[in-house]
Amino acid sequence: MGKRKDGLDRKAQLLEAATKVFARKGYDKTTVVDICQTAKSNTASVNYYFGSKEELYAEVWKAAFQNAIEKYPPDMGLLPDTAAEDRLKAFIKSLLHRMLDSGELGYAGQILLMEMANPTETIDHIKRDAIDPMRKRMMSIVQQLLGNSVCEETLIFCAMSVIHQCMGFGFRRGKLPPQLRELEKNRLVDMLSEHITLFSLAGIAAVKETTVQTPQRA
Amino acid sequence: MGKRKDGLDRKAQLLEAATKVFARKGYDKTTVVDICQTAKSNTASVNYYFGSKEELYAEVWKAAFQNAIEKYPPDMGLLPDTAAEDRLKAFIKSLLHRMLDSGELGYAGQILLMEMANPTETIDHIKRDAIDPMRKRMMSIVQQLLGNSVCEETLIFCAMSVIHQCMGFGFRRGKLPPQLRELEKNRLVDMLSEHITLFSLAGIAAVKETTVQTPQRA
DNA sequence: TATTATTTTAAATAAGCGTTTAATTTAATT
DNA sequence: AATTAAATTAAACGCTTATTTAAAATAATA
Repeated sequence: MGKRKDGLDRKAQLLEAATKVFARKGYDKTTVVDICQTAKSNTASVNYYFGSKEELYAEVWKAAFQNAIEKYPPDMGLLPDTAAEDRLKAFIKSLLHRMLDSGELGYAGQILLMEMANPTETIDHIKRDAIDPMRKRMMSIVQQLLGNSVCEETLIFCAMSVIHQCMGFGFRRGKLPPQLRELEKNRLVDMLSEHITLFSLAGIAAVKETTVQTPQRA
Repeated sequence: MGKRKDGLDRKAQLLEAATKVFARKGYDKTTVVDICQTAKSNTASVNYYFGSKEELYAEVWKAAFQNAIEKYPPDMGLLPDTAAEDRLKAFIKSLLHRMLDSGELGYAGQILLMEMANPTETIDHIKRDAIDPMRKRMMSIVQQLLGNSVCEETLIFCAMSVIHQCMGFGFRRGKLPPQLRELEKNRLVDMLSEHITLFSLAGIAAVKETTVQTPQRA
């Protein structure tokens, strides 16, 4: 069984290169030649190690997301009995971190955005598995803030208002005005999460006051 | 000079077909074959009438946006001295209309979203011309709500919070839960604009109260 | 060292794409 | 009706892709 003379693992090399390129260009616009050049390997290596461009993409997605969630868990290490307000802030902050992180292993946010923009049907279930828990967590936080006598639609609307604010800044990163674009990432995440949390808590409170209370069963 | 025997204008046919296909698939994924088949014309017709796929796209973009703005003007016919709260609501409602309209001439929203996702550099200035006035309008509304002693970043953050909420629903249209997906479009727009306006006005008010007031010159 | 399994390579393959071409058809003009 | 200009067509071109192939190189095993 032939191993490389240098210590490098070609498969890992390819995965890393592919992550970088997919995050920057999205699935359609990246070519396997591009990936292989970045990985300094032959054009055939993608198919040799991963079977196809598509399967490589699936692995990139899984790995990137696992890394991002490990690095910035949605609860940010908070105890489950923490006040909903704080859990909301932690959720927002971790999502922003994942969105704006473009470091070694932090391409997940950009890949997610690329996926939202150009859905790749093949990894539908993979996406679902990764995103569903997050959506449920968000819903439960909002539920707690709104009280449990509020209708389903209101719940969804508020959850989406929060998430869309975070996602939006992911999309517009790089198109921000200079004074914000040049900020250090952690500083930017702090400012944004402060703003979005403040904005959203007030929004949710207003919705709670205004909504016609449609009691749910049990 | 040969004109068609039937009353149809091939160029208009192509423009319409292209609008439909571009809106559904985005620039990269639509093929000229696809467009020509939809328009029931020959593959060469795109280049004959428009020079290239790219020039056709530019025309599609301009026409779609012009139509959308005419149909749903950002001020919704409001007088300029209307209260900022009402102007905000009108802005939100018109943006949502443009986003969610998928009728004959209402593909602008989808094309805009596709553009945000996969920017086509060639039409950068066209986009700027179409979008800049809207952004300025949004900023001035938020300015009015926050008072003019608030710093630039706060202004931008609030404006983005509003716009991203609207855009988000554009992206997720079709992925909404059944009870919302099946709603008539006007009804959905009404519900969403009610929610986003309520949510955002409260958010902005909270930001206004909290922000350290950084006075601007003059 | 000889053999075997694995990895790497350059080149070929085949399909999809936007665009061009050159011939044909259609309509307007004289 | 004859001539000319415009529109339409089928086919081909040239380029970029992902993938395959088959040979060469490399490492492991006996």
